[in-house]
Amino acid sequence: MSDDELLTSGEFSRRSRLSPKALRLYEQQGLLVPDEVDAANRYRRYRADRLDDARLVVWLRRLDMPLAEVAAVLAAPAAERSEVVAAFWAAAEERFAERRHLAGHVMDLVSGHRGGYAMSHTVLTREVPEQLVLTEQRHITPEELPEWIGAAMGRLYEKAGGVGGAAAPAFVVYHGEVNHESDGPVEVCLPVAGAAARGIDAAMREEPAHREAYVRITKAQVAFPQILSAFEAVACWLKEEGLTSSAAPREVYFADFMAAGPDDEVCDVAFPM
Amino acid sequence: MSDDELLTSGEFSRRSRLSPKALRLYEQQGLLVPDEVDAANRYRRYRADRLDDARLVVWLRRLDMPLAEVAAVLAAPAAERSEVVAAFWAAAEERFAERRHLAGHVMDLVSGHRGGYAMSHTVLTREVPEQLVLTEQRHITPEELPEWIGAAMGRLYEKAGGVGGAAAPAFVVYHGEVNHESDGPVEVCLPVAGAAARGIDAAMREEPAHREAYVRITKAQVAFPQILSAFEAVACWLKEEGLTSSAAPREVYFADFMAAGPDDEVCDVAFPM
DNA sequence: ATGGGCTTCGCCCCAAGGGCGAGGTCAAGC
DNA sequence: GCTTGACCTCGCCCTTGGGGCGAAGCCCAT
Repeated sequence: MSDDELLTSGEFSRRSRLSPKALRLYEQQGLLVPDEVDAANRYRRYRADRLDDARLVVWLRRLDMPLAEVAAVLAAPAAERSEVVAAFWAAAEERFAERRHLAGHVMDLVSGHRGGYAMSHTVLTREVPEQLVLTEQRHITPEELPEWIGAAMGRLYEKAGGVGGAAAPAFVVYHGEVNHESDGPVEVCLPVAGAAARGIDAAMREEPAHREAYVRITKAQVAFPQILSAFEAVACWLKEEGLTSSAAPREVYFADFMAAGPDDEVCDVAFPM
Repeated sequence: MSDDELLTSGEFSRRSRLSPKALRLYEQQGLLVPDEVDAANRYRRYRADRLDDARLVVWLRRLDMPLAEVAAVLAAPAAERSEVVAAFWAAAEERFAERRHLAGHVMDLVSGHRGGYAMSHTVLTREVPEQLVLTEQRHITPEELPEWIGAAMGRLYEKAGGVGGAAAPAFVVYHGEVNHESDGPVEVCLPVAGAAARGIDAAMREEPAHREAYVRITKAQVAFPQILSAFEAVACWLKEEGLTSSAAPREVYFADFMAAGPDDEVCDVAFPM
């Protein structure tokens, strides 16, 4: 049990169940540094009491912890190690929960083969009157988009509560290219009754009256990138009719998005013309 | 909306949100093959109705589905796609559950810093009488080991039920090197009362009486590779005492492993001497 | 001194692309 | 007709965490 007994790399490898190759890698990464390296030979030797660390590495790698984080665990004092591991695992759980969410979505998608390009979107048109809208605008990446829209709508509805509530469904205007990297500015708008709203402390603008072409889609079809096919359907229809878009395309959310099921219609994808 | 409209690779890339690099890779892998390749140019063109497939690939890759499996999904008729995806996701859930199990284990390990090399195992000795044992033996890899031991013990306990039940705790003998790749034969033994057992249809042998040195470990310490430190402790003790092992080392399971908590003592690691 | 086993190093490989640079191409403006 | 900018392809090297193979060098026992 003498701790200062030096093991050859092979012995250490067998007893830790780490491959010699892995041990060499870990030395390179500063993770498990041998306690002695023969200057002539480059033969490495490890003290037997490093076996504990080595075996911990085996466990952590089985959890797919990156080597850099494993190194951090080994470097931490024993008392803090469990916190580091717990934090890593909590993050892993979170990532997996997100993936699970996605998976449900994908299974919906493929099982119903809804929302595809081949799907026949029915394009309708309607008149939209002039509206006074509370507004919030941002440059944003596609990943953050859904969350931000939800949050921004929450804020606008709250402000609207003080002036008589929403006068019409909220909508999201894509000033940047939708097909493109989508970091072009995105604007969330909530129509309010004009009379009460004057003088409230909130960004506000007039949305001009217009005619718009739109398709109605379900909650399942709202997600990226499937929603692009709805935009395409309307854009195609405009082209076939020889019409042009007069303003940025938008999504009109006329139903309670949170409460809707995947097959409930929640949104119109609309192009002013 | 004409399906035969050919898009340039860049257009297809933007509208599917797949990078040009990814599209080239997918062509190479036979996953998304362009509908036309200019022989002189090598310029690729895709039909617009392949956008659906491309967008599905985006989703599946977000789930970390390997490209080969993505290809299988695309190749499957639409009706079977959801089954393939569901099967993939079920497998992913299973893998994660296993990882979660491991994680709990590791957190136990680091928080209590139990089971390490530095831990003071108390080595004791005892006399073991001659025993008649039901036995089952196999070559096996470390990964399959725990499961197989559980299953083999179940079978032996069932057989023992017919001849008066177990006469002593079951044990597992490692005829191969424990440190080594552990595919050396492993034997599960269950002692039974001699009188009733003659003539039963089961592999059986006499385990000779011996004296053995052992350390007692908890359920948490049973797992690989921590358990190796228990083996080492006993081997070290034998060496220090100037004794030698007379037979293969073993684990004696004297408690209900399934019902035990991580800190309950369940097992003796023993070396006959 | 010689064989067998142990170690080291170096190179190539995996997935699934990202990044960069060189060079060929296309369409539009002049 | 020419140039310019945008677009496209290809090729090389990079990532993570090693596995596999082969050439050398090294250690120990006979």
